Amino acid sequence: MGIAQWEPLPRYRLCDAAVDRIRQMIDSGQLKPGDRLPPERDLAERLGVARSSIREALRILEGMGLIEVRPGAGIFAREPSEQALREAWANWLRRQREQVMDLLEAREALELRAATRAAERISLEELEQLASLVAQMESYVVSGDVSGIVRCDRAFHDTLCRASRNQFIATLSATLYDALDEARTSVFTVLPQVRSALAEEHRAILEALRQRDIPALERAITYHMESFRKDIRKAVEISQERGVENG
Amino acid sequence: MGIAQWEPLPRYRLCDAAVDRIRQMIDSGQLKPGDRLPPERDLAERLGVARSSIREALRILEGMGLIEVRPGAGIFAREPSEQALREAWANWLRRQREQVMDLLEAREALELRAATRAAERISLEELEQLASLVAQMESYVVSGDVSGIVRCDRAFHDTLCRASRNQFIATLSATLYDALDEARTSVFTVLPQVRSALAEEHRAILEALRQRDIPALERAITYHMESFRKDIRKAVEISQERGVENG
DNA sequence: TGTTATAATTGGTCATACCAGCAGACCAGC
DNA sequence: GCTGGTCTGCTGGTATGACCAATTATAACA
Repeated sequence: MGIAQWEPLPRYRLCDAAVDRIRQMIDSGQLKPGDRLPPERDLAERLGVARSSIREALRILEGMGLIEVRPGAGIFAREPSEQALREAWANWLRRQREQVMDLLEAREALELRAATRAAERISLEELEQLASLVAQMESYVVSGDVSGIVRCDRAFHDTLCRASRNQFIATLSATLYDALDEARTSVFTVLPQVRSALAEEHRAILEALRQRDIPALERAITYHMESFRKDIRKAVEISQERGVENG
Repeated sequence: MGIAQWEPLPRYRLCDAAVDRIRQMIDSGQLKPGDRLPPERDLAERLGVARSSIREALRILEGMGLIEVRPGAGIFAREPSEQALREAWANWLRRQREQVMDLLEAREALELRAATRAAERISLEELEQLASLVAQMESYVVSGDVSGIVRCDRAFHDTLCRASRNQFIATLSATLYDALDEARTSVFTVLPQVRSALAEEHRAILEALRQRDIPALERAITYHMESFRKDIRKAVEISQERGVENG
């Protein structure tokens, strides 16, 4: 019987209680995605609290991604989405910037797995989609449209991960992709020559997927990630040199 | 130029603006963990908004795990923690229970990577620690202390992931481990015979780590995860049968 | 010096009021 | 028949001021 018994008593705020109640209704299926909740004033009256408490509860639920508030229209239960998850990750990563390499390693592990799964399960439509994304990226490389290249890159990885039919890995990978945004932008800006290499690497991944050649696929993904790693290091060096020159 | 231009215009609320401002102060280091923020009334006056708006902002920041509110004492910037991250995962998982297998696959990919990295970098102390955890688990298996087994299991995986020297993978794995808590409990409860198997699998992983034998390590981890998968399926079947009997 | 009573501070809650934007109904004009 | 304008009630967003309860700081006391 120990220590934990003397922790401070839980101090419920009304808004937390309201959060619990509403969350419970969502969990139990009484409120399905898209359903409209009663107006704030009604909620306040029904739960017997002031409107301000309800509003604070709504902010919390909003942060959890459980509801969507549309001014003038009402409050709606939300389609389960990865939004909140990504935000939480982004918050966590915000303070771990120096660990880009660690992050990349995690992403490599996940994407490797996603790719091998995708090789077993990918549909012809998805293969075509990937092919068109590669072609599109190649044209962007020619025209020098960086933002287009980035869009294609992201779409390629998204499609690939979704093809794994593992939504967790897809969500997680997408989150990590977001987290690497800054590094990616820096690489593309500082090292223009990587753009064409990127397209080639995507094409290699695509070909391996087409052949269902898993060893080749693993090589292609590993190479892709490794070259990104190298590029990041290079980009960091270069911007440091420039920093020295300018400072 | 396209489509994205016609998304709905952003609609700022004052509380969101306040969140941004305060978050910015935390990000930039002006507010360090443990620092006390001005009282709500001061914040309201300084930012030129009503106290109610500030309070809504505080609920959001609280949900993000960036601050801690102590009634009567004040508002404090919080030590960065994975708390919010885990909550976000828990929320996400709440509606995706059927995807336990997907989750397990993601964890397998990560832990595989963590283990191979750990094989290169693990210290003797950590190896000893793992050994003692395995021994401890074996004794718990004998005495039938389920909660002890679970503790050892968790500590084993934690130590292993930390030994990878990739904090990111370690955090991620720990989060996924938490997410599988329910399934794990169910397995241990419904299938008591898996307990000794678990200890053996851990010992196999430990031995492979000791020998720095990466192929054997990969086999051991894969086997460990695979047997957990099977056990979950079995546990689900059994509890469904019981459900049929009782219903 | 150490303890206790008291005051000030601070978050939690409530009530009320007003504004701005949405939704739907209704109507005129092409 | 469709478009666009207008009106109206509802809904969320914001502000204000008040009070409570718990914490903290302060002063008074033994």
